[in-house]
Amino acid sequence: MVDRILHQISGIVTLNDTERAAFVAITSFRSLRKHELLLRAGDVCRAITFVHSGCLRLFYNIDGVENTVQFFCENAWHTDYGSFLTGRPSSENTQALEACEVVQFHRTDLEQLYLQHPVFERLGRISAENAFMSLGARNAMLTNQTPEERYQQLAHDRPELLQRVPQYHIASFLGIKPETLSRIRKRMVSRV
Amino acid sequence: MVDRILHQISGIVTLNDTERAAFVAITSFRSLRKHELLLRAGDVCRAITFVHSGCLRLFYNIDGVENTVQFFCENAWHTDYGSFLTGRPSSENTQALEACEVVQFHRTDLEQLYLQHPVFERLGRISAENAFMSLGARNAMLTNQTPEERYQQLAHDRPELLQRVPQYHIASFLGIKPETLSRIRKRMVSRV
DNA sequence: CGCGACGTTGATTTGCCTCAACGATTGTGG
DNA sequence: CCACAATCGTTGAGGCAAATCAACGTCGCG
Repeated sequence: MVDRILHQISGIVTLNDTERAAFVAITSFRSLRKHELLLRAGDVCRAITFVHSGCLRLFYNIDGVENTVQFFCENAWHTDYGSFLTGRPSSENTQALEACEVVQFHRTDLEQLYLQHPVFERLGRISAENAFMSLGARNAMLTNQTPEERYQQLAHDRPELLQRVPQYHIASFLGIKPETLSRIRKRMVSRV
Repeated sequence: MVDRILHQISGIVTLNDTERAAFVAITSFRSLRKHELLLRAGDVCRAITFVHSGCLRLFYNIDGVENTVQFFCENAWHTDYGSFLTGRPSSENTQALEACEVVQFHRTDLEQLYLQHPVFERLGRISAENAFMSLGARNAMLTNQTPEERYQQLAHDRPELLQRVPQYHIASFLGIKPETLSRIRKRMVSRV
């Protein structure tokens, strides 16, 4: 189960046997039932999570309204940096949309790893840089594109998401209401 | 001039004399006139920039419309990670809103630094993590708050910005039109 | 079967944008 | 030093896209 992670990492940094062993030693596994919360607003996020199977949804709860910000499917990494790094309570929620198998890395273990093997500092740097870039891409999408353009881009970039995630979560992710997404889809088919 | 940078860094990592010397050795200085572009869309971003004095504005140009995304004032760090890391042309513009003094670190030099002194990997990791967090904060602001709430939060978080930056850039940063910001401000004073 | 969750559709409202005009201020050239 | 233009913020009128409110059909499931 760790093999997929190691394989993914091998595209970023090269680990020797000692480093690989130290890395594997701090993994911990967890299963999530459908709808179960991996992280609840108010709790402190103490781990970085690798999604082995299933799909997670990250959202804010604002006065009872859920604003979905991101989906994490197979091979994606999740954490709330803001809480993870500062130790402050998270304002985000993360929920399993399906039954999930995840691998977790706890903060205290990771800090040891950083100190003992600088190669993980490099991995952490590049990972954070990549996370920053994808967040920037989402930002650009939200500020520069119309709802319809956003939907089309999502359909192009992650078509499988539209199959496995309820439409009202997609709408929230796109920053619109379910009714509006329904109308956008209707407009699009009638225009083919 | 490098002292301010070293001081800021000292809050993140501790450098020994060798490391400090290596760091200082790769700095380069640059002055920007008001309205001058530090980075132009289409160019490759080859450096990380520290703002010693003045103020920069980061924006997208979409069909002639400028969408302002961020302001960088004294002691702030700027780069386009997307371009800097991949070597691809940037889609962002960065403009000096005032006469600026900046310190730059070029990619090739930084890569050497990373290889020679692991402490800079750590610095890079933490910097990227911080950048991610502030971008996440902006994201949350845009998705969870109304225009008026966004303006109030900005006025609370960075009041000096409202003094030194034209209002139409503030409006763009908040994701609204100048006329709308003007009306929001009017509503707010009449409600005191 | 009956209930709840989900997507769709219609009617209406609303908040922001667009377009336009107008002062105030700043800067510039004669 | 003043006339003039350009820039910027404000205000008003009107339009429009998405939100809101409401109702309904379908599907899956206890």
